[in-house]
Amino acid sequence: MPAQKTSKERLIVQAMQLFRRQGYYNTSIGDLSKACDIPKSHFYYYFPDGKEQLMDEVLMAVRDYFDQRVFQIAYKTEQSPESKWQQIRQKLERIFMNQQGGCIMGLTALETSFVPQEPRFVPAVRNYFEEMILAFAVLFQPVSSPEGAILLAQRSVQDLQGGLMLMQLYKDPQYFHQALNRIEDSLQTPTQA
Amino acid sequence: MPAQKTSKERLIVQAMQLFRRQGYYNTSIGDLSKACDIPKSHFYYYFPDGKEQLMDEVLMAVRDYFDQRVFQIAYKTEQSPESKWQQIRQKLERIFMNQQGGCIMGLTALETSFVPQEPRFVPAVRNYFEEMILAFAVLFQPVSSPEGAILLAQRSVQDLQGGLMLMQLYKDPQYFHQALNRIEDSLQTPTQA
DNA sequence: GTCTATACCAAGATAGAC
DNA sequence: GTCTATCTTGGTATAGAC
Repeated sequence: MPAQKTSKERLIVQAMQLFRRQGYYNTSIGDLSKACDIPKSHFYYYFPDGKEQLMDEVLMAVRDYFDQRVFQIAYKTEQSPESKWQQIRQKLERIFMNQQGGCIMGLTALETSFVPQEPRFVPAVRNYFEEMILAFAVLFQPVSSPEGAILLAQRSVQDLQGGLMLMQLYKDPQYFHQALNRIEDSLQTPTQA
Repeated sequence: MPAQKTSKERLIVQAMQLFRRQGYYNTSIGDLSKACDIPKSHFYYYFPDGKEQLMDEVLMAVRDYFDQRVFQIAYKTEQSPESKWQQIRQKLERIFMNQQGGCIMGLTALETSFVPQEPRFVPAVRNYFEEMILAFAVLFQPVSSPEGAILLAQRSVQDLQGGLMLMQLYKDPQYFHQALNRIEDSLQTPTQA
């Protein structure tokens, strides 16, 4: 294994943590290279196109992780919706409780989706939320109409994202857990609409 | 009226818009002074303590506005909960639909609540969300127990904040409006818990 | 191919002019 | 009291050393 691969990986992992805690604009290449103990000029060896390329790769990595390790669970046809939800719930709890900061996708959405010059990161972030909504909608299929399932999924994602925001602000996981509990309740409640 | 008062006011209003669209860290004093057509060094005449003082005053202004013009409505004892909700709903729609960007409090929560050095802005942002939750809880009193009302209010705020996030990301107000609709529904549905 | 000294620029802030 | 020329720092990025 060449040294490059591992070091670039390390930069991406560290950058992910920094961006999640401090945001994209408030994290400098200096912060990152300090965290990785390399001179900051060396950063451009791995990322010739600079900070934006780094963020691209970070967002791709996060999106791919969630797609493959979390959202994919919703599509396992041989399992019951309840079991699939429990697995997804556990994944979400492990991810968001065992880390510092909040949701990098939520923060990036707010930080960058309205910058005049170039909303370069918007597609990856949109994709993340679309996949999350679709995965939740699959779980809601048994208790709702197809359109109702989408609405329930959207509500779930909004509740969850708001919960992550308040969890971070108050350093109190109750908001996040309550959102998870409410989603679990909705999964067991047939909808009229 | 001295020139100072009006110009400082103008700086705060402009800064509020810039922070809401681009975030705190991605908005420079240069951006602001360009928007206000003053040399950036003159900014420090109005705000000797720099950008942080500016943000302090922006957040205070936003919080005070919401307290006095929006949340206060919930405490007008002579009016019905339905009428109070309709007034609050209209206010929220006017505020968040007639502006560019999302919710400055939500963005500031995510951007700054985890910075290592100094979470200076956290108290004002927490205060904003506390007042919002309390105001909503008052509206839920008639259909729920006191503790249930708080939970419903927290859920409403989370749904709303998530909706504002997705509205900004997808440039589509449906997420925001659906959250408002769901809150309206909950206000008319007695709770068991 | 791997790494770093250095350049350049933009940001925040000050000292001091009017 | 009002305003601006200027300094300093720290950020991104490159040219070029090993």
